[in-house]
Amino acid sequence: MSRGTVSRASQLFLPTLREDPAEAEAASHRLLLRSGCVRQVGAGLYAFMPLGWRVYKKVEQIIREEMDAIGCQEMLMPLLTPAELWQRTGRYEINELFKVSDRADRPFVLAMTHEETITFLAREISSYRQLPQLWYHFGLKERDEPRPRAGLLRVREFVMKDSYSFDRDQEGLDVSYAKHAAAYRAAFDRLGLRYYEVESDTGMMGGTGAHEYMAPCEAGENDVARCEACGYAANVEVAASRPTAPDLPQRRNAPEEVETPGATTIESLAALLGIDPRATAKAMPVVGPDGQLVLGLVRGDHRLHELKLRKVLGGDFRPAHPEEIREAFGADGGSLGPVGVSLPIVADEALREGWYVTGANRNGWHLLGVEAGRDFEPGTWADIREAQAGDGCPRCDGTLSVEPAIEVGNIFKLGTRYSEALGATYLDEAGVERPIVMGSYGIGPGRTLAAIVEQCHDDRGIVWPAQIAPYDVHLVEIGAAGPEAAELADLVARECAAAGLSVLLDDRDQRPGEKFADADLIGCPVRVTVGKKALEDGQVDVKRRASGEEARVPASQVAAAVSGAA
RNA sequence: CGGGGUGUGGCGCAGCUUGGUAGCGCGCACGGUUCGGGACCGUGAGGCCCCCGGUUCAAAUCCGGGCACCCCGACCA
Repeated sequence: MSRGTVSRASQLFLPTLREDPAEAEAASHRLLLRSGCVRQVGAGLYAFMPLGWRVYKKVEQIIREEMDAIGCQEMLMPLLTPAELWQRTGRYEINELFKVSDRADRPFVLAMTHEETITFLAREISSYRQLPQLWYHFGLKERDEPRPRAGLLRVREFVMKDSYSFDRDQEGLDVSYAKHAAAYRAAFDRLGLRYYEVESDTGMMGGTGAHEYMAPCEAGENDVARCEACGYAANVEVAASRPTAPDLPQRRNAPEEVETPGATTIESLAALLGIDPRATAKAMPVVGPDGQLVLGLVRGDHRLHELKLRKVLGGDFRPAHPEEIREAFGADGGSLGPVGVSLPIVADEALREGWYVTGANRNGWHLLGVEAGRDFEPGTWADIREAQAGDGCPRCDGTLSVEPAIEVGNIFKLGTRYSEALGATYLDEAGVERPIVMGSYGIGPGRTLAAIVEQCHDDRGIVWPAQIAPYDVHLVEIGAAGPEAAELADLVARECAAAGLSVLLDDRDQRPGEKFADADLIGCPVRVTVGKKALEDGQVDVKRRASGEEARVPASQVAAAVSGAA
């Protein structure tokens, strides 16, 4: 059993705030500031104050234990790294990278992640006999974020637990990847976090697989599509879905022009014609990576998903300018359609079947009954729409819901990109030199901590899961009850400590109301009150923060009552 | 990077339109009365009014230029 402790609030720095700081909107931001857990130093730069640091260390330790459990070896890498490593992997050009130089003007990089460094170190691996290897560290990361926000949820400097796997082949990587997935689930479960393991985008890093761990919360920055029935979950960036069936009008033998004055939005169009918005298609001209104009086509009620279209086009695109549109279509945005245009068309799968109202490429006019294949021919069919709530699950008969979530971890099959760039190779049994196959895996402990606050709070404060609470017991001593009450509180505190509990003894010279308010704010799982009543009958009040459940317990049995129920 | 907002004692804010000795609540210090859900009385400390420049007899207030922070969007290995 761990050694218990008694901390006297009168001697601690607990800068709780009575009012909400003006700059804080997100629940976790507000409560972490008010409870005195963190303070802001600059935009996206936070200090953990003593109370918050206690929690942080527990979060870190749980993650550490789960990494150790899969045989991952802890180490520590420097934050400051030579620019050359980044130049070699081609990541020196990333905008978010902090670049600095030393007194001799030699260029350095403040690491935003540690692939370069660890791969540099992995060059010491020389034989297949040394594989696989799993290494990790808790290391600072620096990112020149264009927009830090919501307290700890998006910051410019933070500690990340990042681990890296080194394997001889894809099969080995799959094993290392699965181990990490298991460790992450175990860690997040132990932390008391609600999360979804979702399929995610492999981005421009060209990996062969990736999952994100998403904690649902209001302040989340990502949207996760989920199916309650089968458990399917994916970032909307990659989520597949079955579109709802549109209410189509009578089929026509050929498109028919209809005058639609002023109807330049799907809403106004559907209202004017008295039709289902899902029976329309909207055309979005964009300029692709090669400078060519391309027409993106999605159903009227759908949203074009930029990332999906970017993948189809093979690079960045931008919406076409009004002049470009006018020149190519002879009409303006809001009246565009696929019929008769000579541009490449990328159409969303949802439009394969059926007939739709589209723009007529003539201001103030639309076409009824336009069918793909008959009236126009898309060069590419693809899923380019954003999955939306109410769509069908791609895996079962269920329905998708979409909710905001914050990414607290990810696992990523890197492949050989870094090992090839930096020359991390091994010799196989046949003496053939091969690049090490890598995976990278990250968890943000600080962001995870904030996500837990997002999920675990009420209108009075934080409700920490017991395993990461700053203290096991918040012992409130009612000062006005006199020296005997103080003595009794002290005794209870020592007995709890002897039983291995950490105790925050609020012996400050303050009124009971303030102490109770602070206890609610700080959110330890159990609050024990010792006052006049306790002197009368020897029983103290034990209150659970989460349930609000209250009981009177003999002073000598507090430790048992607390640890028993914990 | 685009749009919006805010900078006034430690915190939350008023004052700015219409220029004239810088205010309120909380907190803080001291004294007293209080004390099981953020008490009260008295006394007191604490402010380059974000910065630089301009206008003016006079600028927290008007004008110009910066900077910082927050929110929405873009971006996000």
